Amino acid sequence: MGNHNLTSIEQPIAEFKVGVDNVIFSVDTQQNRLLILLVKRKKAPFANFFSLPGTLVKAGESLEDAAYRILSEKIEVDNLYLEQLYTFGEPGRDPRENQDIFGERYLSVSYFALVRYEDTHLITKGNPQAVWHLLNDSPKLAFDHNRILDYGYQRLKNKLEYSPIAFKVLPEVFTLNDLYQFYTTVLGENFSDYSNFRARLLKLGFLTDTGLKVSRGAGRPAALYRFDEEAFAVLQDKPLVFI
Amino acid sequence: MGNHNLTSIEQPIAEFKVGVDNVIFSVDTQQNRLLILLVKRKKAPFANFFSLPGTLVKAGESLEDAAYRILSEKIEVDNLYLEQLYTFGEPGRDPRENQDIFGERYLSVSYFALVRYEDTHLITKGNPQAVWHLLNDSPKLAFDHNRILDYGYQRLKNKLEYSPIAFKVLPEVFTLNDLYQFYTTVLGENFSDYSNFRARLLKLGFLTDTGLKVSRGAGRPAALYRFDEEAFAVLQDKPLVFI
DNA sequence: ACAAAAGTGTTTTTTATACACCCATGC
DNA sequence: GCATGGGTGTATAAAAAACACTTTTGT
Repeated sequence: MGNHNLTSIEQPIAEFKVGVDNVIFSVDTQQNRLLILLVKRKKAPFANFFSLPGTLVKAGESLEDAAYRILSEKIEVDNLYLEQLYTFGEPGRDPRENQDIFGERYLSVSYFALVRYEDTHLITKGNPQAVWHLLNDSPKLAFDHNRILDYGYQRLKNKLEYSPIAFKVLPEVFTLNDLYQFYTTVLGENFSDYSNFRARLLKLGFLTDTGLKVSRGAGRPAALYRFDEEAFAVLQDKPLVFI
Repeated sequence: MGNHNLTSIEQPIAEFKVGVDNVIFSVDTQQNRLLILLVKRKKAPFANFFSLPGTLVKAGESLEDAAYRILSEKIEVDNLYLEQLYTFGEPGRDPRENQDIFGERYLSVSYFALVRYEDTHLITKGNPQAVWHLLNDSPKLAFDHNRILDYGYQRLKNKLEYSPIAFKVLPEVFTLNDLYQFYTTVLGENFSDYSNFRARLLKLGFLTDTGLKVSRGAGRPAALYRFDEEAFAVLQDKPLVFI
């Protein structure tokens, strides 16, 4: 009765509802804050707890479609990166499952997303409403969502090191310092020296100087760079390190 | 009607059966063959096609439990590595889904496994029976299983480069040449020079010389090494490269 | 003039790559 | 004694890491 190891042949096939839960990050480059999108639950279970934005998958809808649907219900955004994260499905992970052994199961396919902060508008109508929350100060979440969030943060850090997702989310043109601040905000202060970071990135050859400059208060104006898709495509397969 | 983009709010929540499909690799170190475990389907859909060994998740059973259950129904093995791979769930991926829009859906949570070849016995009773197949010569599989297999092979290659899964599957003691052959079989001939591979691995410091030697035909006897869990644990977090 | 921000260069250490060569055994 | 598989060493190139220094702006 509810025994996880009871897998004898006589057990019936389980019936599942499939939820998609999104771990949506953004980097506030103005204030160097790493943010996570959360919603406050109105209903039981876990009423008044924060949770990851999620939804149940509808008939005719793919998992990825469902992930994009949640996203578009909570925020408006043009620039983002999204990929599947992990699937959580042990019996008992959702209290809505019947105690009855024939009861339905709730499975969560989680998705990882990174969105451009400046570009994102929270949708205020609709319920529950989503809010940005500091990752460093994230609360106890509903269900097993803290575990999913941790998993997502690991993925974010890994992705940043060997794939160009930052450029999906930075403005069209950016300074090398913008890029460095972005990395620092996600990976922590001492992930790399600025000078070495800069040299490494420029040597890779897919950042092109636009010739434009931008001045931000005192100090020398910074050169604006652009991510060159074509130059990057050539390197696509080689193991890249952005560290 | 079966439109993937039909995600309007009126659609009902889909009902899912959840399948677990395993991509099970082994390396035949005697003959340097990379093998994949397949079963021949007896029933429609895809009768007489090979497929990955899979099962539907039962009531009270976790996804991982289901993955281990398939494994144990097809093979007996003591030494293995297993982890979740990816979840495939677009509508229409399984022909058993009703055309009816209210029909049930079939979702596949795939698992990746690496097992010790010499240690593995195929279970001959039971139906359908599993057989080892050369990865390089794998047939057209049922469902979307070729896609899952490709995904699994990518994972295998990546894992080998930065995590010590090979040692889960090699014998307790092994020669550095055994290890090198293992890597070569999976990654291809020219992944690295033997001498450099050897030097790199030994420098990492988690391979301890047992003092034992083994002689294989002509030539100098080879030193037998052992994987030292404790010495490895220290390096756990640092980015490792076994290339 | 000087602080602030951007950008360049140099030095040292470590790692990768490509080899050449020596060692121990069976036949 | 020589082929065979095992093992060591070296020389060069490339990359990582630390840090000093110059340039260009605003005030």
